[in-house]
Amino acid sequence: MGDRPSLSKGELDVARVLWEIGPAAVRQVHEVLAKDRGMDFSTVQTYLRRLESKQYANSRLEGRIRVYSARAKPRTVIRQTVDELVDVLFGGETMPLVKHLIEDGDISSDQLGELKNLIERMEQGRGEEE
Amino acid sequence: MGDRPSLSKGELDVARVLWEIGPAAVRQVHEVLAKDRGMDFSTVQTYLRRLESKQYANSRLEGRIRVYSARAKPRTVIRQTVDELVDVLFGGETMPLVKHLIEDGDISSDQLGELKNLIERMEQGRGEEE
DNA sequence: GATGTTCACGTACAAGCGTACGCGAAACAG
DNA sequence: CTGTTTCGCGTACGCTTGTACGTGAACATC
Repeated sequence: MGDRPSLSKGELDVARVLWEIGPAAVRQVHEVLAKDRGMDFSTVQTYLRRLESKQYANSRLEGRIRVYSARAKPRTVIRQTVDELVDVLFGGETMPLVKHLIEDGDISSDQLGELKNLIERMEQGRGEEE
Repeated sequence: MGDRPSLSKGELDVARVLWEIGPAAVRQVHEVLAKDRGMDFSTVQTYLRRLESKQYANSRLEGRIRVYSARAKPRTVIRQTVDELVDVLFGGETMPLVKHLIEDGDISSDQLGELKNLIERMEQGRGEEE
C-alpha cells in the first residue's frame, strides 16, 4: 500500500501536533511547537509541506490560508516507526523491546497493574475474533 | 554523561553486529552484514569509522588490521534510542508504546504469559531492594 | 620477485534533514 | 489610502546519512 518514505524526528513532531489539534493552519501548529521547542514559523511551514509531499498530510487553501490535515492515521505511522526501531535495534524481535520497557521504562505500580489487566484481556480475547 | 550524537539506522545495524560478535575486524563485521544486507565492505568500514568518531566504538591496529570494539553498552544505546522514539512519538509517555506493542506487536500467547510473569516479578521486587 | 589480493585511509557525492530567509501579495490598522 | 503584519511559496545552505571508489601499502602465491 501507500508505502510512503518514513518520517524524520522533526516531521513526526509536527505530525503529532496535527493529530492532536486536527486540521489546522500553519499558525496553529506553530503556536504549539513554538511553546515547546522554539521552532520558527517557516520551519513548521516547511515541515508541513514535506508532510504533504510525503503523503502524510493533505492541505487546501481556505481563502489565502493553507489548512493542513493529517492523512495517515497515528496508528499506522506508529506501527511503521516502531517496526523500524524493532528491526534496527532487535533484529525484528518485539519481545526484547517490551521487556526493556517494563524493566527500565519508569512504569509505576499502578501502570504495571494496568498492563497485567491488558495482558489478561488479550489472553482472553484470543481465538474469538478474526 | 557521554552525550554522544545519536546513531542512525545504518550505524545501529553495524553496532549490533559489533555487540554480537565482539571485537572484530572490518572483514568479520562485513561478513555478517553482506549476508543479511548485501552491504559493501567499504560501506561497513565507513560505518565503523563513524561509530568510532561518535565515541560508540574503539579501535586499535593489530598488525595492519584495524580491530573495532564496542565502547557503549547495548543497554545504554537501547535506552537512548527508545527514549528518543518515545519522546517523538508519544511526548515522553512510555505506556502508550508498551500498550501498542502488546496490542499490535505480534506477541504469542506463550510470550504473553512470560510478560505477565515479568510484571509480577517487578511488582514483587518493588520496595525491597535499593 | 612479479602478480594478484586485501587493507586502511582519504575522499566523494547525492539525497535527506533541520533550519530558515526573502519576496510579493493579501489582510488589517489607522 | 498607506504602513504594517501575516501568509504562501520558492529557495538556500550546512550537516548527516547511505553508499562507495581510488590509491598506495602490506601480504600471499607462484
